[in-house]
Amino acid sequence: MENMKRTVTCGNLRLADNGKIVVLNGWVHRHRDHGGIKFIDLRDRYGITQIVVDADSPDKLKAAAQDLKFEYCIAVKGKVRPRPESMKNTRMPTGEIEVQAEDIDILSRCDVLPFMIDEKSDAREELRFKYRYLDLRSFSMQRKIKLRHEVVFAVRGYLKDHDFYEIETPTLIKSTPEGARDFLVPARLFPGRFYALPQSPQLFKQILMISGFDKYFQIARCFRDEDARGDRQPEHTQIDIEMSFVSKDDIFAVLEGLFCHIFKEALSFELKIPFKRIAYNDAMNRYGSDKPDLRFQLYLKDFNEFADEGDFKVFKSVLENKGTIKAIVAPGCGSFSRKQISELEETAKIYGASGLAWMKVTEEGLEGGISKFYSSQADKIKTGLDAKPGDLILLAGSGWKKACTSLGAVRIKLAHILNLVSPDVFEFCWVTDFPLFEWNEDEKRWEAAHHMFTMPQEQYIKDMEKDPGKVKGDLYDLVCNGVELASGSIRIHDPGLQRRIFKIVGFSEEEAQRRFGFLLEALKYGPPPHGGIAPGLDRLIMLMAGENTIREVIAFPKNTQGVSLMDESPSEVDDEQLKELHIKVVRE
RNA sequence: GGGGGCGUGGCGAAGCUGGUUAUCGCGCCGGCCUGUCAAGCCGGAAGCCGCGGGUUCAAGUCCCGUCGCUCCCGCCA
Repeated sequence: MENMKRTVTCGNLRLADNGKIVVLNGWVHRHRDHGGIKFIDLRDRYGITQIVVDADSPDKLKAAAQDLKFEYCIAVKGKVRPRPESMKNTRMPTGEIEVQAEDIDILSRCDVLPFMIDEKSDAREELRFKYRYLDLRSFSMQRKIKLRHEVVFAVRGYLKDHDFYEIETPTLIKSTPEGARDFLVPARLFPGRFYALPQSPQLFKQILMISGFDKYFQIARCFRDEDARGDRQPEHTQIDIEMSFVSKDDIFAVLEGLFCHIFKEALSFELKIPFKRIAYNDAMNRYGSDKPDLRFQLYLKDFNEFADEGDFKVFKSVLENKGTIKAIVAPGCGSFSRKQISELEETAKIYGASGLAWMKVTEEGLEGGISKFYSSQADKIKTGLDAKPGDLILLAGSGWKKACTSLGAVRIKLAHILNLVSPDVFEFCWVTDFPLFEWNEDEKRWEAAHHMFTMPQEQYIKDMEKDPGKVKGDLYDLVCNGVELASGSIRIHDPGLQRRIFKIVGFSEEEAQRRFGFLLEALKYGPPPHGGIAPGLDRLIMLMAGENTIREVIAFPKNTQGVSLMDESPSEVDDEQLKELHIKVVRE
């Protein structure tokens, strides 16, 4: 190897290097044998360089070249020369030159590949994950991993320049079973006791504020034992941030600056700041989602007034039950078939709507569907909903939230059908003023909508207990293109207020002590007002890379079952290991 | 926990209302070829159609079950 170590990479030779003797190390990406002459595309992380084995090469060299197969790892010594004018390849950066091989060393051989190493592998994900090391060799994966690296460095650079300290918090922590299910780790030295893997560094970062660290961040791995999705894995990475002596506007400003910097550094893309702000109620009412996709309009509209005056009994009874009727106008969709409409209805039903009513808009008035119940109000409805002849009005009536979200799903579906979603656009917005509590119908109690350490908005604090459902929190999400990118809040720093919150969510003093005692204790010692936010790194990279799953931007992801197909975790362990941990497996 | 989709040589797919020997592209093996860059041409090998059961004269195709993957609802403070 000593005299076959690379002197250049496969991406950096140019015409100016003409005549140089170089050594390249890399993988056989493609090889084309013309009998006399042979070409090898040699690949490394930096690019591809064409190697030529000339017809008049020594036999030993020709034999070595003959041997080469896909993905052999080789070293090539040779001379850089310009390609003949008509043979230049303008599609590759090194396309003006080639390296005339003088010596080829096979460093290692490669079995027949399970799939080709390609820009866009057509192998199914299952296989790509099993052979992730091969999958990661493709330029498209290398690009995404590089992007991730760039983003992480941009984050560190920006936050360091803004006086943040990067501080690590423990991975083995106390289980605080509220919210997501914890991953548990048995404690060998304490039979029957367990650590938990953090769902986020939440409590620790608050404690760091109490310690006076002022501005903290961490690229933190977070673990949640819940079902995975395209944008959810059992473990994911957050850019965890917390600050003292701030209001939400300060946090917004830091995040906007940070994201600007990230997009500029990693994508050379100028983000427009400040980001829009939308209150949770408005987001639900207009977009039918708390993570609205602002890349297209298609606003939801209120139909209560018309429903009240019309004769459609189903909607009347919705109103009597204090429900809401929402409408969406699908432009030019009056020609939709029954089938198309029923597909939209299926979408609404997935989100709990009992059905999707419709009316077609004509020059004369309204037609089809439930239009006969509204014939006398046709003009008023057309004006009120801003509907034009040829449009299709879709309606969902239900409880407010369900009506909004089910029609919100229809909105997204319509946008795709009508091709309204522009790619390469980043529409950011802050969603603010979330409710602090949500009623849990199953357990008949109030629970924290975000987490229990969120500050209620000032004006609600006094009478919080009277109607917890009305209380808005100092809570905010950062959303981009319909993806929830970050979630944060101003935290409670007053132990008394914290106790009132615990009480509303039905936590006894003892239970609060048992679970969060250390935080409550810490809050006694001069805690600063503080707040923070935690953007999800995987989702951010996913958006930046134009992917629709975070699995595409994680080097070694798990599948939707939480299984790592490459190392085959989770796996069974030896009885000996279990014994040491004082654990017995109960098989059902 | 629930619903939708998928599973066919190593890989990606086709295979209609059941009917000869399961098709195509890539890869693999052998041969030809001095300018390709997804090289080309000729020849060849390779399949228990995820698995189990059923219906039928006959099942890749229909039915039931099961496993795996995936999308979605629930869940995800």
